[in-house]
Amino acid sequence: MAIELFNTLGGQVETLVPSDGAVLRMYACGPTVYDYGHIGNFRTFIHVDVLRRALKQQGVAVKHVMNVTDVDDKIIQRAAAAGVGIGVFSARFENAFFEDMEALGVERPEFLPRATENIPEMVSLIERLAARQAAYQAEDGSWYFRIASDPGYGKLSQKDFDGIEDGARVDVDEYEKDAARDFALWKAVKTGADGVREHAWETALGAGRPGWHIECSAMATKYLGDNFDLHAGGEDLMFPHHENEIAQSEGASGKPFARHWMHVRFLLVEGKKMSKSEGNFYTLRDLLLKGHRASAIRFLLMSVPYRHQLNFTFDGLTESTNAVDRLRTFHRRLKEGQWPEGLSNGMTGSDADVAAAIATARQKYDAALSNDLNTAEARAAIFDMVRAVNVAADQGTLVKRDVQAALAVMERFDGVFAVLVDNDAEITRQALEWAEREGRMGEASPELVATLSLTDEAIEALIAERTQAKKTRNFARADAVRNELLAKGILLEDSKDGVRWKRK
RNA sequence: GCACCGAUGGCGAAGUGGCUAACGCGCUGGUCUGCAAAACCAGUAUUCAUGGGUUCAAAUCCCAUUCGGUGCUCCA
Repeated sequence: MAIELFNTLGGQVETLVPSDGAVLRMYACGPTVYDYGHIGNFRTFIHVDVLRRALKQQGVAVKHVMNVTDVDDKIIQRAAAAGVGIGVFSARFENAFFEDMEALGVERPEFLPRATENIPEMVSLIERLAARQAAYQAEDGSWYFRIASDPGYGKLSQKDFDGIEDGARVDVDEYEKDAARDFALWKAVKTGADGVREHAWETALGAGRPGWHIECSAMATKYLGDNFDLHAGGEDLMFPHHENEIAQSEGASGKPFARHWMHVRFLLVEGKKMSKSEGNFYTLRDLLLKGHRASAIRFLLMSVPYRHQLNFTFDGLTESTNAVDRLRTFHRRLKEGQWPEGLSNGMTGSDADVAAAIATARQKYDAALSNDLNTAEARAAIFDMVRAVNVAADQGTLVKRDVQAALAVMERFDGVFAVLVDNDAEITRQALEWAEREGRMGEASPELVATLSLTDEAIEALIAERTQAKKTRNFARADAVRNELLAKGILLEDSKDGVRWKRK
């Protein structure tokens, strides 16, 4: 089953298949590493991850490139303010970014080129544009793309540029551009107000640094060729960033750039646009310090399909925590339980309803993801199966063959959702260590600190004490221990195989 | 201001012309348990922002209004 994906270019749902019949070549706009990533950033990266995992699961090999923008205005400014070079400054946030991505279970793309390591490729691209009269140098030495050279300009964002007044919002008097909408390919070096010369590269184009869009064109083409399968990013990048990438890439190569464009919608936080001024702006680390689990954050961010607006709320985070717990509990129940080969009541086969429910779940799960990555329907299919199999298990009609089938569906589900393996405590512990180093422990929730201060051994010692108390029917003491643990965020579960515990 | 997208139960959310409007969480009652937890069962929207229209049939199509979001400017 192939994946049907909405293509911004053309506005239609199309089958996404490798054009070379072998490997799907995709490029996703990556982070500009000037600060810690926020949940909006990660929603986009997680949905691109859903796509790549779903493709691989359906047998499509993937070559995925994601850039790291390690030079731009903000980086230059903030590095200067911090009194360090841009390399030192950006490396710090690049490392943090990849730690966060790993915490959220996002797979690493095959290639992660940095902008600053691909300057010659960008220069050569601009030179090719200049040779075709699609780029020109202005008086101050900066290079611009000539939009008039591209009759197809605007095809991605479907903009009617006749209706937009030049100068209404566009900075017309920025140097000597031929036309207001022409955008910078190469920015000539400037000297700041403090008299210090900004970071610059000496190149055939003159001393300067790359414009915003050129790096993506240069790196996408370098790794994937002039024409490739898919280009993805947040919805805000559609214009002008992606439009300009198309213009400059196609202007240089004379060939179509990416065939398929995927744009992930912005999220809302507590019903409003996320912004620092609204006080609803959260980085992943903010949430981890508040005691939210990485798995719940991933699950919430991916539960709403990428083309729909997600309302990220703290209630939603609780919901996701509980939902992930339910899936993990179910998964463990299947793996650890003892299941009969067949039914004892004369039937040798499995319970037909359960087997059918499992098969249906698998089929619906695949169909949902194939249908423009409908993660909401995919998870619904899994929960339907969870209920059906739990009922059978409770009724004693669940046999080994069905357990194995159900486990296979869970593994398939987790191949994309990636929430069943519990690394949450470890991730949170790392976040706390980071907060300690950064002097931000004040932001950590007290319950979280209490929970993680208890070692597994200490917890198990208390549980042993409770078990002993229960044996002597000293329930008051047993409950006291349980409540003490609960106060520190440890939940106990008695079962016939002993006591299980987990961190809340 | 112009353009585009959206509004579904207490919350999140799927469904885009025709079965009783998925699924998750929450809540209420029950089973189980020393009590819990986990799991299961039952209940929880006669109705899909509001008003009009098209149709045998609308949450789904059309128009208007209200509210939210995005782009036009750095932004995932």
